Amino acid sequence: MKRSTVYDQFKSFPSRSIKKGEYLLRPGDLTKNFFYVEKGCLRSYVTDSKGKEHVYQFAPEDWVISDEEALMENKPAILYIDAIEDSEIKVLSNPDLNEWTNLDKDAASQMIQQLQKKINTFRRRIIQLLSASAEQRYSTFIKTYPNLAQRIPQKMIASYLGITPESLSRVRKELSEKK
Amino acid sequence: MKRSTVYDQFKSFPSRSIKKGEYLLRPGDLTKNFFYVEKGCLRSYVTDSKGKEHVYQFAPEDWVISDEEALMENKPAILYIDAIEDSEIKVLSNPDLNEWTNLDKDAASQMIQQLQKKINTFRRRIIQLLSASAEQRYSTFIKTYPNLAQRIPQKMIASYLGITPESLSRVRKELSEKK
DNA sequence: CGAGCGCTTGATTGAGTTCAAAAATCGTGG
DNA sequence: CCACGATTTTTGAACTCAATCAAGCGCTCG
Repeated sequence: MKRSTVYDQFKSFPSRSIKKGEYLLRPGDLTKNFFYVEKGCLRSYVTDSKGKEHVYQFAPEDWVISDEEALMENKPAILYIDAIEDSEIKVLSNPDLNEWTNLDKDAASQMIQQLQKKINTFRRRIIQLLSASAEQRYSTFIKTYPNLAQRIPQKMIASYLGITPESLSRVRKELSEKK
Repeated sequence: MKRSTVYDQFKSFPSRSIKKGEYLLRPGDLTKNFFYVEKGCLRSYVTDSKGKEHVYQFAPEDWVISDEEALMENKPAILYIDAIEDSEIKVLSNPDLNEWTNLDKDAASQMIQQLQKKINTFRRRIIQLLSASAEQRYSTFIKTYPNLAQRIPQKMIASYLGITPESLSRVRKELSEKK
């Protein structure tokens, strides 16, 4: 039996409905859970010393979201995870994956590829944050995630890009005038 | 026989000596190689549209460095990799790991943990880049990598932190005056 | 239908960049 | 081991991009 993704094995797990605005994780929580999004969209973020939110990840359909560090190293979470749309999710927990160590070869190799893919995503983001202007970052974002850009409130996109909502608004104006 | 890391299996591979300033990878290269640092320090970086360098990673002793995306997806590299100290390295190639798929369980699980660790590092960096001031970033850097901070030229640290060498110099002055 | 939230716009501020030049450090050959 | 050229770091001054503060508009959803 061939699986198409590591997560397919959870197809039979019960789904859970989440209302927009509902929280699934808060900093300090001890949890072994991660969330597979079937429908809708979740988001994770941190808050800094001034209480400002910084979006770490969006998770639309078919994405997985969690506080990976809390998960893997049994630490208290540092992320908030909440729903930015009404969503259908599966709640999985680390032991469901048999502590990774009992994964069969196929699953392990897929897991490695998944992680590698994530690393590549992060890498692009780091390089962007290091080197690109607000306008470049936004342009890249809408090119990379054209569908997401429509669904997600601008202020959250701004937060993801590391700029203020006001700046994003101006960037968008600039871009629309250019055309 | 128990291995302490996935890379231990390469202990017997021939080492190679690299002079400071020597390049191991340039953008456009097609390569299956990655580098395990036994002694010294390598670094990877990209250049932006204005030709400015942005340090992506430092690799001192016992780190692995590569253009992961080029490696895993057979694409041309986008990173430069060069030595910032005279170094001893092992040159490994992807096939040496049997395309990942033939890894034994132990090795696979270790690989997963390594990748996870890398993701956690990136995560901290992203959060920092999103939310921290130049001063905060530098303070965190020297706290996190106290030994590296001494070995690496400031301009490269600045580049890693996403600020100019001039700004870093001023930040350092500020910090020293505070104490 | 009104309160609150999200987006926009304007005015001002500020952290960090850029450009320039001096001071300090490094490294290499004699 | 010293000296000299190159590179790195520091310092100064002007500037710039984005942040902050503030106010107004338009939805929507309760």
